[in-house]
Amino acid sequence: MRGEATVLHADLDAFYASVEQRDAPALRGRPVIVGGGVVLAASYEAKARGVRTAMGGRQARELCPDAVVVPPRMDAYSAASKNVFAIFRDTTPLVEGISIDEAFLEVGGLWRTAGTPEAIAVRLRERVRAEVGLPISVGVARTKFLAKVASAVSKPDGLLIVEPAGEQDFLHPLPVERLWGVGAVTAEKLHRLGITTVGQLAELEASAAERVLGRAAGAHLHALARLRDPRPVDTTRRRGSIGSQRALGTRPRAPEELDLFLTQIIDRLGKRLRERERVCRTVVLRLRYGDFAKATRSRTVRFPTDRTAVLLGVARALLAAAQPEIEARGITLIGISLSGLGRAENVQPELPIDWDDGERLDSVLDAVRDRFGAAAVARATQLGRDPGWSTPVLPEHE
DNA sequence: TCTGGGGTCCTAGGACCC
DNA sequence: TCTGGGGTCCTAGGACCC
Repeated sequence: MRGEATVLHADLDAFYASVEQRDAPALRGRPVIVGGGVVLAASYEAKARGVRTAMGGRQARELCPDAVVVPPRMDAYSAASKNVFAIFRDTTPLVEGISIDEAFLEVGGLWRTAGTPEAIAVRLRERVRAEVGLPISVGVARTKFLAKVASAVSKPDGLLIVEPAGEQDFLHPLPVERLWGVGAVTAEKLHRLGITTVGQLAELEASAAERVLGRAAGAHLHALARLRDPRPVDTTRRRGSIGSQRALGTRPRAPEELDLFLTQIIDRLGKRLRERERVCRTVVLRLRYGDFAKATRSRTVRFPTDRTAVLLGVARALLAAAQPEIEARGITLIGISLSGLGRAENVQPELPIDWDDGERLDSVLDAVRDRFGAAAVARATQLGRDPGWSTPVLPEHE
């Protein structure tokens, strides 16, 4: 084993529920459930009674009738998250955010100024408790994966350091479900082979793991089981997609009603794109039918955009195409996800063409190019100034 | 288990190009 | 006329995570 344990995985405990208990002293020490129809978060008092995240609200109340159920306050969680991440970044510049409530921190190289990784982790936990009022668990190890497992094992409100010499003794007895990337389906596949612990997976040949689990997942999980995880803490990661969705219940929905939901969702996403100065190329319509089977329908436009009218035009075209299927099967969820995100600075903010539909824009520009050539398209759209975007727009041989 | 909302990554087939 | 391999992009689906 090479290297030292310099990666921290910091993970807030029962995050939403802890914020509620922090803000309402009457909730402290009591079982708290955040969410209504579905459990978004449960305090440790509620978890002790069997309540789990993503559990149906009714079942949760049966398990824990005296729980206090509170609606989510996303703004409060978002503000708390910002405060905690400020402490992360004050600890080290090398922070990789994973979600609203967890991050990796690389603290190698801080020894002279901040002390050992353990000392840094102890201080980090104290600061989050004192300055934000929340419990946080920290795992420290040589790799991101081991640090993540360590923080999970240490919960609640814990600190666990896995020294390089002790990695195998720590990891191999754990159930395969502890591996990051093993869910219900993968666990079942492994169980059928008689594999229940990480150590048993590590004994397998890599090729056998790939046969059973697929090439990428098999190789990845097998490497993790053998203590190999070369991924460095990556501070440059950016969102690849943004989305919004709405559950609809089971009653029938008229097309006009679906169009209204779609418009609201697109409006929200368009604002988020522009706030973050991003543009997108692919619009994905997410559907869940009456039988709860899921489907996606997507369309990629040639020109990155953040215009609500364009996004809505594309989304409406996708929904219209799916309408017969929806009428036949019913619909219980509608959503949109925008992917192929890029920086808005690479695109001129206002296109001098009046358009309300991404498909129409593409066909207009195709017609312009056929008639007047590629240079005219570049002029007409004011695109093409940035080489990154001009490449797909203007084929070289034209 | 009668079911949220926000994401990531991988697979696989077809179109298209060289 | 038939045949080969490799690469990229798009679409759809699926597993998984918090």
